[in-house]
Amino acid sequence: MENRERILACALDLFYQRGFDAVGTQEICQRAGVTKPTMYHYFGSKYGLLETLLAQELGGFAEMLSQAAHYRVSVEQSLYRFATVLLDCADANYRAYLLMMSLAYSARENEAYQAVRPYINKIHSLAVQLFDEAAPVLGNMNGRQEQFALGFLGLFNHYILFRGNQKTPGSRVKVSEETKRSLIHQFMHGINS
Amino acid sequence: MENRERILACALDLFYQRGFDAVGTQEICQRAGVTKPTMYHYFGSKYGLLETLLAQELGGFAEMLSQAAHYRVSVEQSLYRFATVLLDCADANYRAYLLMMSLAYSARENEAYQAVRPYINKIHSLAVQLFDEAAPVLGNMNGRQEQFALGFLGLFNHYILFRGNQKTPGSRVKVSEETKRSLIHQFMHGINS
DNA sequence: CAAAGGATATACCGTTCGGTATACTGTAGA
DNA sequence: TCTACAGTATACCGAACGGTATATCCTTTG
Repeated sequence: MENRERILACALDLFYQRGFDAVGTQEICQRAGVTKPTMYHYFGSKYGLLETLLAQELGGFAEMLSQAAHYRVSVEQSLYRFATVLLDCADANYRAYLLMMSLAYSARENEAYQAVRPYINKIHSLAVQLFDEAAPVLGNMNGRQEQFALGFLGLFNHYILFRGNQKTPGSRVKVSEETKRSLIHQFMHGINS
Repeated sequence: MENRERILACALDLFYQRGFDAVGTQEICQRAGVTKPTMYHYFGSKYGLLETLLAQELGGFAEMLSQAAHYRVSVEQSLYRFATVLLDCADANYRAYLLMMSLAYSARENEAYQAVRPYINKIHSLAVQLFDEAAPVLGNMNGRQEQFALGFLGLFNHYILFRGNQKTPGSRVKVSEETKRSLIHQFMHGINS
């Protein structure tokens, strides 16, 4: 029960750094200090390795998010709770989250994209659900829930993604409490303060 | 002067569909009806092919965008002009734009990411510049130009990206005039109508 | 016409790809 | 003690990878 975890850890490292297609199984195994049959014993295929990796790193994520995807008290508080879970998870497992995001934005016919699709769809549908529940309060949305969800996730994901790019590789990327509130305020009330 | 263009066209097709790393030079050449030395004669390397492709497809894009990245008349009109160029270019060359976006979101140490980096940085800095120029009108931004630019581009890019995913492969993806105005309104005034 | 040089093909390079047949461990249960 | 099985390694597979040495075409130019 040690090789298995080491393989997963090395795979996450390498996939995050250089991408799924750009990394070979040999390099993963070499860095993990095992041989290829060991990896294939546990995961069956390179794609299976990716699936297991995503399930392990992101499995609890969707669960936590689904609990936060309900309207409660006010729109602002609801969005704040949802965004908090989103950002906390992204912080807690930064590499896995960015791996997911990069795969989500990759070519649709790439097989690696298929692996993250369920997670992306889940997050998206939860965001839509939240706005659905907020519809009675927000007033005539006229089906703009989709657009709101897209905008909301786009704002935060884009922020997480590009903040990461600006930092030096080693530094821990953490979206501050102040930034979080500022982003939510921007989403809710626009840029005219 | 025909093989060269056909190679570029096939490369765009395949990179868009399956990603840079997942596509081999042999497949590109085969589909273009040429042999590998021909491709290497024109582009020198697989990476050189990508660079040439991006330069051809996105070269004029940054130029057009830079002309629109100035404050004029009002914030709303300025953002509208900027967004119009952004969306028109994304529409006019949908595959190239999504290729750029997917590479932009890919792993930072992937060599393909290096190829799109200048374009991404350019677009981002132009958006920041626009908000910089609007600072006197928008009031105390306190360095929030960065955040606004991120939010603006995040909203639109996310929208372009995920709209594309929902459509059937063949259908032309076009962000309508109405949607464009709605998105800008959302960005400027938030979700409280 | 001759020379030059861009464009293209044949055939091939060494390397790495994802994946596996086989056999050997070490340990747990009968 | 024998059996069974998960785990692991050696050695290997055919295919595809990115890239190239060499030679021939074809057009342009002197």
